[in-house]
Amino acid sequence: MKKDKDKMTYHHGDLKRVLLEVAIFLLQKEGYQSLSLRKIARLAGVSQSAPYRHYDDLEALYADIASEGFKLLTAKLKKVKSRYAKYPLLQFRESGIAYVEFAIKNPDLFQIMYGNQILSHSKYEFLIQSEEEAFQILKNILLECKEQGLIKTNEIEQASMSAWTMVHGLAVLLAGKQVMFRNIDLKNAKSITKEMIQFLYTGLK
Amino acid sequence: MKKDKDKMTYHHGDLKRVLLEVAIFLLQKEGYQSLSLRKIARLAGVSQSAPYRHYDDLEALYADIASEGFKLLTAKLKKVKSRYAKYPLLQFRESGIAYVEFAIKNPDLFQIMYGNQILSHSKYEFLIQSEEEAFQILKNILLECKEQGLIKTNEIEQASMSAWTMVHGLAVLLAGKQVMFRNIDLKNAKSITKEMIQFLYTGLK
DNA sequence: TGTACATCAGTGAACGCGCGTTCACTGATGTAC
DNA sequence: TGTACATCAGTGAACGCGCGTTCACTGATGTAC
Repeated sequence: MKKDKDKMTYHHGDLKRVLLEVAIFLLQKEGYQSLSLRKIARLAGVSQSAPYRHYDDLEALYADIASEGFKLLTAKLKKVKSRYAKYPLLQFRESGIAYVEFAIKNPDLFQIMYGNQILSHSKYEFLIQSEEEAFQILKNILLECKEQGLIKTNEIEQASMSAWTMVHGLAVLLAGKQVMFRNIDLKNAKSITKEMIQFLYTGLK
Repeated sequence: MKKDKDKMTYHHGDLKRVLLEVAIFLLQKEGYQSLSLRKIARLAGVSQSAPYRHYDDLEALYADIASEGFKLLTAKLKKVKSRYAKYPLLQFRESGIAYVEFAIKNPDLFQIMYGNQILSHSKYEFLIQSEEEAFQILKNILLECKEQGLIKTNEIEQASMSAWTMVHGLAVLLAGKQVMFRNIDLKNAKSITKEMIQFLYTGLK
């Protein structure tokens, strides 16, 4: 049973992990437009063909990067949820803010997660799972709100879709730094998010 | 004063116009990822260097494509507005639907309009103007709603931002064909949009 | 414990490709007289 | 109306570049006896 663990410290170590981390670093530093397999390999300190031991092709690497992005997002949302463990309404508002914050801090990773870089999304089961795990947290928050009688909507599924959609729109527009929300800093972004969620909440009540 | 008109039928005719149309066609057909200056020139039937008579570089061409996208969107929104001339609330709902429809029908053009292809957005005054013209229509619709006492929000600016943000989130997610809204056709998209706008409206009232 | 072999992660040269951009040019159109 | 010249849109060869991917290989680690 130690086979897997040994694999981690095989030749290079855990190249797969390193590739992911380097990729995310490069996204921050140079943007998603100029990300390439060769660049990632170079910065990871291996030859350009080394990644092919771990991924069939570029798209498979991208899918893994996207999945990693959703995992990071999920972790962030979970942290918020447990911080306001007894106040689901605060969870609701703060998770929206956290989502927007994530997009602003990682705009290019966000682009990989939601852009059309990965043409055959459905091919990567692990990616879909990471996506759904993030969505599930939102659903749970709304479920708790409902249990405490804070919102009256019966269709939780639809309410959480509305919530995510709105917050996502905000995240995309803010992360894009274009159109409508020019020159808005993180602090401003947070207060706009709060206000918008307030609007939405009034609708759900 | 006919100088400008003559320019239109100079050598090739109106190459600038043709380049734009070919670009939009190629976006539909092959996606934004594989769009290139050479491809556009090829399909337009001119040499690869011809576009440089009209644009400084690739980014300038992209900016023009994006601007054209916003103009098409504006035209669509205007049509909706005048169709429901006396019913601002219907204008509100239907313009949201039109926006989503536009994104679904032109996902890759949408990506050029909102993605980060154009790094220095602010360099292109005409682009910013086209964007604001589209936004202005939404604002006008909400203003009419307010005048007729249909909504009570005092901050029209903020209300229209909320509206656009939500509808934009929906558009992005639907156009992406990924995450949350897999396998949703145009008809479903429309009814989801209606429901969401209903939520929002309740918040504005 | 030691040796022979199998496995497999990583190498580095090579492939063909399409890209953005430049530059000296060509040739059609417009203008002045 | 006709000719000489200027203007300018479009040409096509050339540049250097970085890309994804393949392939025969090397060399370190793991396994069987």
